[in-house]
Formats: sequence, C-alpha cells, structure tokens
Amino acid sequence: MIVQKRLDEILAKLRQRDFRITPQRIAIIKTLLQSEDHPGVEQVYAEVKVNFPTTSLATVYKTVNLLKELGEILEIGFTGGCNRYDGNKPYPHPHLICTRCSKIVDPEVRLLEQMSAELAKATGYRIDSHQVEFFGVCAACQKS
Amino acid sequence: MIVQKRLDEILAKLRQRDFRITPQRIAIIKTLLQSEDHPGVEQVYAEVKVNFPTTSLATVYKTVNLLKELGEILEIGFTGGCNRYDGNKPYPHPHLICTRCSKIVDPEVRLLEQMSAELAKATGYRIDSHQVEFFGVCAACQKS
DNA sequence: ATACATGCAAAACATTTGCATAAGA
DNA sequence: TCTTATGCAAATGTTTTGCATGTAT
Repeated sequence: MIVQKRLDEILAKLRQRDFRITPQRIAIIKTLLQSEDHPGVEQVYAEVKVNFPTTSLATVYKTVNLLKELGEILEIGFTGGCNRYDGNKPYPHPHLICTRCSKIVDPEVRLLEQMSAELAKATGYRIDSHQVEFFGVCAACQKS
Repeated sequence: MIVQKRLDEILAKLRQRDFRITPQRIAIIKTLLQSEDHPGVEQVYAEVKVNFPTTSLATVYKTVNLLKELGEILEIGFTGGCNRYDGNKPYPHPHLICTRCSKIVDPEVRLLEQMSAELAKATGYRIDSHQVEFFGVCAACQKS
C-alpha cells in the first residue's frame, strides 16, 4: 500500500543523511504513517510499545523531532502542551478541531496561498509557513 | 485616552461578577492594554514589578487567565510554551510572526469569515473560533 | 467580618538532555 | 570497530496549585 512506499522513502532519506535505521524508528514512522487521527507523542508511544515494549518515551520524542526536521511530518501546535502530528500530509495545511472530542479533520481550503501572497505584499514579510486552526464542535458532538 | 476607557470597562465587568479590584490586577490590566507588542506573561510580570515589586508571577498568571476567561484578552498560542497575549484586540484574528525577532503584527485579512462559513457548510462543524498564524521573516530581519 | 486575592513554594506537565550501555554501519 | 541510537533518570521551562497570610468589600 501507499504507507509502504512512503516508509521506504523516509528510510532512504535517513540512510542518505547517515541516520541509522533502527527497529524503534521504523515502528514510530509506521505508526505515524498509519494513523488517521493526528496522534500525539504519548499515543505513538503507546502504539509502539505493543510491539516494542522496551521503547522509551525519550526515543519517541527524539524520532518525532528528527522527522519534523526532515520535513516528513507536520507538527500541530496545541496551546498548553500536547502537540500532535500529521504523518500523511507533512506540509502546512488547515485543521478543524472539535473542542469536545478533540477530533481533527483536514478540510479542503483554497484561498490560503492567495491570502499568504497578499499578506506578503502588504507587509513586506517573506512568509515561510502558516498554522491555521479552526475550533468548533463536530456534527456528532452537536447531537449529544 | 482609549486605554482608560477599556480599563474602566474591564473593572466594571470584574465588579459585576464579584471579582475584587486589587492594585495588582489594575497594574496587570494596564500593562496588557498599553502594550503594542503582544507581551508574554514574563514580560507583563517584569513591567508590573516596576511599580509593584512584591507582585508574584503566580498572580500574573491567575489574572491573565481570568482576563482570558472574561474574553478581555486574546491568547496567542506558541508551540513550546511562551504564550503571548493581545489586550487590544481580544477577538480571534490572524497574526504574522517573524521567526527571527519574534515580532508580531496584525495584518488586515478579509476572507476569514467567508472561509469559516464555507468550512462549516462543508463539514457540518459549528465553528466557534480560529487561530491563524503566518510565520516568516519581517522586512527588517531580511536585510540583516 | 468575611470572603476572596496574594505570594510563596511545591507540584504538575510536556519536553529535553546527559550519560552509560546497546546496537547499526 | 566505531560511531550513533537507546533508555533511564534527572533537568528544564512554563504553567498550575495548596495554603497561610493579607486585603478589598
């Protein structure tokens, strides 16, 4: 499947930059790629421990940071700690977050590039990235 | 000036909800209202201590949280701690942040309400707020 | 007078780091 | 073999909390 392909690409990138391929790293990357739900470090740690019970939280943090620096995952910054990560779309994109159940969806939003370009023109900034989060209540939570 | 007006409004709101007016609270609110540069808690603390040397950091945190709950200041969430606050525009609005010097400006952006409305329609979410940050390098930092 | 706010220190929390050991290249 | 990664524990930095004391109402 597509996960295998991206896994291979990431492993190739690691090799190319003289980082070592360890079972822990493979497990962490796989977990991030397979997750549909933007997991946090603690969640990745829990899933990895199923197959590698000796894995430490520190290693998960280190690997997540490495992947972030390589541009292979996207950090979704949450106020008050608890960052979460997107291994499927590593480029900046908007999120829609349910404040009741914490579900995150990736809505289709055009207009952002345009917005960014207008901003750069108006302010003189060179814009490198963005972080766009909408908060609300998802359809399911509205009913309950 | 306009700061005095908003200060009075906030104090009235505190009284109305049976919170007490203390010199520390007044000083903290004034600092937040007078700041043009989206200060962090530590910065507010430093400024308040000039006139009230006995003020504690805990009190600044408590007051900032109170003001946030009352909707009188806006929290700008930064990844990795170091939240900053906007006492002048307490409603959600976009920021443009220089990653070199940490300067924050409030750009004019239309389209956000429209974006929000489209999103709600497409996803079924009820959207309550947003957090829109653009990151880049300001004109001054680009030269140096 | 009587709550509530303050200030201090300790706790909580996510994250990072130092270092000895283990393991990939 | 030789360097890098791991895992543990301790350190970090920000924010919160418990509690005795002080203070606004």
